[in-house]
Amino acid sequence: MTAPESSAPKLRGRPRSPATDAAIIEAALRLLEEGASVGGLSIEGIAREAGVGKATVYRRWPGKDALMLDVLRSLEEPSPEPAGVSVRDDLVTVLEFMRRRGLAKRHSALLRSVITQMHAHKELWRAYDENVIAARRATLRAVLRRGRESGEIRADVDLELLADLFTGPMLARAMLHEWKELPDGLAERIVDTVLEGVSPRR
Amino acid sequence: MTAPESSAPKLRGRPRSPATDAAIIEAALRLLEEGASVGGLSIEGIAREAGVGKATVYRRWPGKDALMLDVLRSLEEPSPEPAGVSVRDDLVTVLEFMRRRGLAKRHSALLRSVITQMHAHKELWRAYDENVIAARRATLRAVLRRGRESGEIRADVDLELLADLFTGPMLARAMLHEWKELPDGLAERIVDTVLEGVSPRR
DNA sequence: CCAATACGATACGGTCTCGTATCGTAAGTC
DNA sequence: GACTTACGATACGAGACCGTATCGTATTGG
Repeated sequence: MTAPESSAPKLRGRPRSPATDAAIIEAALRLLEEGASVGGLSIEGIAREAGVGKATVYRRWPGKDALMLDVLRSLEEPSPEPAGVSVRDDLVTVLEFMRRRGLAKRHSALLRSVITQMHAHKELWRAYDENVIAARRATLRAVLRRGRESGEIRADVDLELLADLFTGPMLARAMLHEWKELPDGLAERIVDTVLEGVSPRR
Repeated sequence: MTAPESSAPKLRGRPRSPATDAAIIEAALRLLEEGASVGGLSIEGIAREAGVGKATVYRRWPGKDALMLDVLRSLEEPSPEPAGVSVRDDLVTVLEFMRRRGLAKRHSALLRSVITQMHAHKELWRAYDENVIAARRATLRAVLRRGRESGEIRADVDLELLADLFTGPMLARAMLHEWKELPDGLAERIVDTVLEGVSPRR
């Protein structure tokens, strides 16, 4: 789990350095950015990269899995609250948030790693799902539901499918093509095209 | 020069068993299906799983990367030739092909693994791209172009974006949610919804 | 029968990581 | 100053895998 000071820290000796916590997590992220997979990471390697003794890592986390959970949590970002003026703009807000995150190398690297190993480490996947995906999905669902009620979205479309229609293209690009394929304005284009449809209007 | 044996191999001695070739590749696929990552695979482990001596593997491939290339190639499937009657049906054909492939555990496992490690093993990624992705993309592009010419698809939409609008949702589901989320009829629903649009028709 | 090669098994030295333990030193509390 | 804990460094035995080599046996062609 995390390495929190409990509420009543009877601090006797030298306190643990928060900077060391951060340095370890930062080192793990750096290695992931450089192409390492979660499975390929080693405590030794992380400690080396962080310029830290191996025991210092083990003093904080029992093993790689627990450390990875905190690495995930370190990337938590508040999901944007859509303004609620038009469904179209709200959708753009959500997708634009995804786009910016996909542009961050550490995010896409982690996304790929976690996805690959979600079988081997169900716990890790659950954590990623809760920390990163769930909030976005909830926000998106709320927007879509509102759109259906307001008539901006057709009533006969499955909202679950709809969510994938909007997020799928962004996700696929972030995972397959990597940074460069997430240009400015991509969110708007996806939203408008899916809303409008591809067939010529009659 | 070199390679005197490559073109005209004199067949002395016991020939290599093609069944052993297959057993090794099959073992690698089995391990990947069970959740191993490409990086986590080991020649020793593959040989063990295949019931084969380690030297037998090294006799065929110089290392893991070369073996992986053949593992990829073993999954080659002829991309379906769309009938060409209507663009809508052709799109469904392409997406349905993707759906069926996503249902095959070994395909999605390999897809995830390769994506994760595409940085570490660019060569491997290139091979996957050529063997699995390129054909589908070419087919899809041809269909879309034809649709634009025939008027079934609006002329003002970027075909590159359009391709992602159709394939992205299928890919995202295959990678994130795993088998269960690729139900019958998904291809039709994606195609029809994207063609028709989500806004209510005026 | 003989020569040549494949094959499963096993052994080898080497490297890497594991998780634990033990140094001497640094940084806090009492 | 005494005590307690953190820290970087290092050592340790255990285990996995690397790539190569060498067994004895099996399977082919000559």
